[in-house]
Amino acid sequence: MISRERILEAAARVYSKHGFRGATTRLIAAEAGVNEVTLFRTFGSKGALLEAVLEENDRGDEVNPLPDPPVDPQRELTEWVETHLERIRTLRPMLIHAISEYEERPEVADFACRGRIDVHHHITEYVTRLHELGLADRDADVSAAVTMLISAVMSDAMGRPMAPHTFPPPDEAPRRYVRCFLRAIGAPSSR
Amino acid sequence: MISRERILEAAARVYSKHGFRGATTRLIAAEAGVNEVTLFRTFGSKGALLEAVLEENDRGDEVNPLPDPPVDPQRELTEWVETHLERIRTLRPMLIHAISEYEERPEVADFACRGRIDVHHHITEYVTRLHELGLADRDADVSAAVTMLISAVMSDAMGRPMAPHTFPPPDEAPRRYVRCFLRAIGAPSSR
DNA sequence: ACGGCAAGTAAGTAGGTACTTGCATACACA
DNA sequence: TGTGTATGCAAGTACCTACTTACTTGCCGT
Repeated sequence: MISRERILEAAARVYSKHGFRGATTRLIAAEAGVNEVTLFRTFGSKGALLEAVLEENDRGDEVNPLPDPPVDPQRELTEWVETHLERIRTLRPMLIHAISEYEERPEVADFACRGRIDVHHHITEYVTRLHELGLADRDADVSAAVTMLISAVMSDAMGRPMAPHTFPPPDEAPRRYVRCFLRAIGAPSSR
Repeated sequence: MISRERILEAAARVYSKHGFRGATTRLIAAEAGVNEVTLFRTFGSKGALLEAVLEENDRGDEVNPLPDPPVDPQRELTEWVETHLERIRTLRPMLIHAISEYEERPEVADFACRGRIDVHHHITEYVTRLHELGLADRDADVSAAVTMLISAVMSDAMGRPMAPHTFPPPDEAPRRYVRCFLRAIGAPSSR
């Protein structure tokens, strides 16, 4: 039953590179070092295999959550942005194909959306608490600001490989996004 | 020679829905109401046809540029964001496929990148002038803020269909993104 | 009335696709 | 020693793919 894992890993790699149509069962089997027939015996069909792959990668490992009482927003948010940038950067190829196949294979919708939605909820709660604690301007548009921060993370993770110089250097980006964000909501920037 | 145009339009539609692999010559010919052979006689190959399609849609119609001496940043930027949101929203399906096929068909790189790069230059110039005119904070991180504003536009245009409630209502979004942006760079908000 | 040219039609080529079937092999446990 | 269970192998099915060839049709200008 070790084949199952090898096939799943290989399928993830091949799907990430070539998308659903391009991820032929031959390619996946070869990449896994396994006979093509084994693939069908184990998963039944190519579609079922790809569903299994996405499910496998969909576990929202909610490591590194934002702390419940915000203490040092600049530091906490920066760390959080760093973590999620890295995470999305890893998922990027799979995400891109899932999105581009959204219309043809709506069953991948969950995988393509859940990340963004969860993240939005999580960070909105954090900032709402900031707001309640008086650590942000009364009339700040926190909702739009949150959207913009998440957009920056998504856009950076997805678009940097294609247009690198439209983003700040990778090591500075998280801190600078967060600083802009905190200024936008009128929070006192720690530095 | 009217077939050429019909094929180009049909190919754009089919490619937008199904991507390169899914856009079969049969489908395109049928959608164009044209014989498949005509397609090959006119464009030579499927690859050449798709290149023609992207080239056709790549014309950076630089309508509605930002004014050279900024007058009313909130209004001017909002209008600009509205325009480009609409534009990217239209290109969205084609863009998504072009991006997802970036590795397999690097010849579409231009189409996938140029928009973002041009826009970044254009808006950076505008904001730089704002900055020079003393209409923004001295120590504001204009570069990161610009990246975030563009990211918001891209993210909204590309992601809203998938996770609508993580964005402000469509009619308010441009104004609110711009307000956040102006606060981030410390510009006096007109309203 | 005729020549040229865009387009349609029918058929075929060579290859790839997901998926199946039947049989051989090897190891695991009882 | 025997029996299941996972896997490999070879071949085959039915269908789709891009692309070609050879021939026909219909229209347009001279």
